[in-house]
Amino acid sequence: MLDSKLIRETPEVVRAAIAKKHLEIDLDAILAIDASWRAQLQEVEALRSTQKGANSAMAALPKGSPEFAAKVAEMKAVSSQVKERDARLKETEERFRTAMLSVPNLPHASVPDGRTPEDNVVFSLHGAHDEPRPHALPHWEIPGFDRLFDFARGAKVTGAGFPFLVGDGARLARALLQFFLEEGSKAGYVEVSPPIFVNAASATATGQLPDKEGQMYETTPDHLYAVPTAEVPLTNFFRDEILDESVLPVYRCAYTPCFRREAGSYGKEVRGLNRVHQFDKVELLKWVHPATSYDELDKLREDAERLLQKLQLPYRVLLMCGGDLGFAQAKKYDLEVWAAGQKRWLEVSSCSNFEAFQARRAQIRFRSKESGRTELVHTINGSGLAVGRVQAAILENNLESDGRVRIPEVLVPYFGRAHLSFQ
RNA sequence: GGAGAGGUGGCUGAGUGGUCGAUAGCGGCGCUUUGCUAAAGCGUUGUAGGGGUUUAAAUCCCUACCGGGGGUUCGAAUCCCCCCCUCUCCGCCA
Repeated sequence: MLDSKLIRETPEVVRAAIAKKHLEIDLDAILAIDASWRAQLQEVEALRSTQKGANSAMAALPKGSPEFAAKVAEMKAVSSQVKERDARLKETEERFRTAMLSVPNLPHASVPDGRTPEDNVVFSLHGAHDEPRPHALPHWEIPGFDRLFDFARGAKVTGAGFPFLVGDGARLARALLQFFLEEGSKAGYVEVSPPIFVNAASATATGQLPDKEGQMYETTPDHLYAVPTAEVPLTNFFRDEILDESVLPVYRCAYTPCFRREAGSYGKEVRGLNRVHQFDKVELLKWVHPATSYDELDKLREDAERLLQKLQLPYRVLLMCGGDLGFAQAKKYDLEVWAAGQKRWLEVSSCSNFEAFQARRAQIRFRSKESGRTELVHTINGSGLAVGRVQAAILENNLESDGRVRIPEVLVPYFGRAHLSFQ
């Protein structure tokens, strides 16, 4: 959510920023609702003030007196007016809130112009992704893959896109998680194990609701949502709190399984581990002082990149253009790992600065030492990393002539062996 | 799941229909006293929205907020209803 003052006072700035995201928002309609809200608010507040004044006067009067009775009669009219206008005011307020929730975050000045994924800028390129790998296969075609990643039985037990990980498949996932969390701790992120169901208020604060409702699994009868990413419970940790400035920046990391309905996905995009309904991920998250948020975003991106470097996987960093930025992001980098068998890039991390967009919805503030006032923090997050697709990349890039997969050196202590076997 | 007790400001804790945004204590901040520390005394102390003034801020005015939502009433922290959460006992259980 944006600051309503920003829209009120500099609508042209907001208009230009929204255009950069290639979205259509009727700002004039929002401004009109805002104007009528303020007019209604002043009316109601004036009536309330009258009520309060009368109340003080009545407190001093004897209860049975004619003056008292007269006041009661007089105030009855005011009371019914307040009720009626307050109801209208609340209605307007709700309309305004709904309209404001439809306004996207503004892209940062450093975000490149562009409309589609093709317009994203390749920010950096690492490793030799174009080096020939004669044994490479799409991971789902590797002999024995189905034994370690059992999609058929997962489909029987739950549904499509819920694979069982068996034997070395499960072992590789666990090794990666352990590695990611250890590296996160070393980089200063305090490990958190959050709830994996959240309520509607939390999902709204991080922006999943209302616009991405169909992407989450919802439970009955309690109406809790299975988290699509640890970002949701983690960001909400400090919801409705005022932090001491001295605790900033706060670094946290968390592993959770992530649940995504992925309605509408199809084809090659979703083969094998490319896109599943449940996958493991470690999320990195920061709450920072607004003045430092872009430096902190770069540092977080580097923390995520380091994981791919240590795993010795070829990858690239994309700087997302305005049109491919998410609704809530002010700036976003995607980390994409090279999958040598499929000969394509797979997104394994998305590192974003939300500025105050999430913090305003979630009311996460700090008390500024300088001004003594409360200010919204900036939130930054990114995967560090998504396990399923990193697994896919390891299987495809490290497949050897004997049909085994070489485990990256840094992972050997966690995995326990130097090779993964499909037997 | 059953029964009971609760939820008030940063914390503890008063307040059962009317000048209550709310007694008091602690903590925080400021000042005074003091060689320093400690202690004492005095003062101060939340959040949000709107308006006015201003280059802006501060100040000023108004309104809301006593877990959340609704109701009763001229008037609700206080009475009624629903929901959430915490604690105690019982039941169940990894």
